[in-house]
Amino acid sequence: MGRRKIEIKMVNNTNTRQVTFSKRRTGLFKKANELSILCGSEVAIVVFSPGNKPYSFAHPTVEAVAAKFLIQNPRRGADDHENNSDDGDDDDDGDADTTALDHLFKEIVEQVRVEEKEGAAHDKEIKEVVGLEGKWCDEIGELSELRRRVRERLAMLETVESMMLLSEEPVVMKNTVNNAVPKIKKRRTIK
Amino acid sequence: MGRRKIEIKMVNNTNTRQVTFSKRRTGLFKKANELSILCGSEVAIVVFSPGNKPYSFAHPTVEAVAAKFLIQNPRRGADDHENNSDDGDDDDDGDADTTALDHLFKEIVEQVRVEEKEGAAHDKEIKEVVGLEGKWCDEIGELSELRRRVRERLAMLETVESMMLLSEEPVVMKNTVNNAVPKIKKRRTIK
DNA sequence: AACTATTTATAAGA
DNA sequence: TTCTTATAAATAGTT
Repeated sequence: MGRRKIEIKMVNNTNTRQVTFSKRRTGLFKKANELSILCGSEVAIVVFSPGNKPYSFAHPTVEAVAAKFLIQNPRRGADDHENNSDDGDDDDDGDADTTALDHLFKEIVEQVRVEEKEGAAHDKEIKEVVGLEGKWCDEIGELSELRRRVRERLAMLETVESMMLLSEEPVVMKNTVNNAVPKIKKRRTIK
Repeated sequence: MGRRKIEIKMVNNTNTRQVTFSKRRTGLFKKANELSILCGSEVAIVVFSPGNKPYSFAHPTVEAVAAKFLIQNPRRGADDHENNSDDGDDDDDGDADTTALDHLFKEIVEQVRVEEKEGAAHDKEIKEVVGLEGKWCDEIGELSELRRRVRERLAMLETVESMMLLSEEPVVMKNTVNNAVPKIKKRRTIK
């Protein structure tokens, strides 16, 4: 759709690639907006730029649409889902008992690990270059704080997941907040 | 882009709306695929049809992209994120200390409640119409089973979230599975 | 499911 | 970057 027809393959030139991304992201979000209005549909798009910055479009919100999607998908991959034109590289775990929510947790844990590594290295780099001036230090502090909180939360979620997997009988819990701790019915050693 | 220019507003005719959805979803996913190839970008799209069926496109997977997005967003709404053309109706909780992950949990809990209600009613309806023949009963059983599992898991997550919120000091946990239960430092009454 | 008259998106250039 | 415009691509209404 331009002066010339282009092949659909990775754009080599870095600058051209960024420009293409920018134009096409705008176009994609516009189409998504039109679809949601014309058809009254819920939509969520998340996309990372070549420079790895996140962009999103959603109606009503990314989290609401994601939640609805995640709890409706018993297992992804394997089965013949007539819908779901998912292009996913089918990260198949063999286990048929995996839900989309399980998968999300795995990916979050994985992603936190990746960013832990990159983040730690990056902080160090910045500190070496910048020294100890106020503003920068605050920003670095905030980043580290965020990572720390995410890591803590994920440690808890991993534990919960493990407890769920380890218990043979369903774990019954009250939905109220105070009397907190779930019981584990059986415990197995981890392979 | 057709025989006539159309206004961007809800399509009235139900059948036309479904056809429009089908055509435009195809177009949207094609665009997303091209973007991901041309720019090497990670993309995830989830969309619900007028009949509320979920469709998705992603590279590499919805879960991987969602995970990456969720852990990078400290709080959504309020702040000036130059990126993020999010159209979200800004479900703002006032509290500045909400992460995208927190928000997702809330939405999951909310969504499970909605589907509990709808699902229970739907099951009953089907049972009344169909009676007790084998195949149908199995399917109903599976649906209920899924809802039950999701509900249980969410009860646990709510509890964990509550514990996190209630503890003033960061909750420190080992990342190992066995010695499970986190301590709560201080407890407040829920408003 | 196909067909096309049109509208819309966009690649290259300024 | 933002705008312009020639051209490719998507699609609304029709069959």
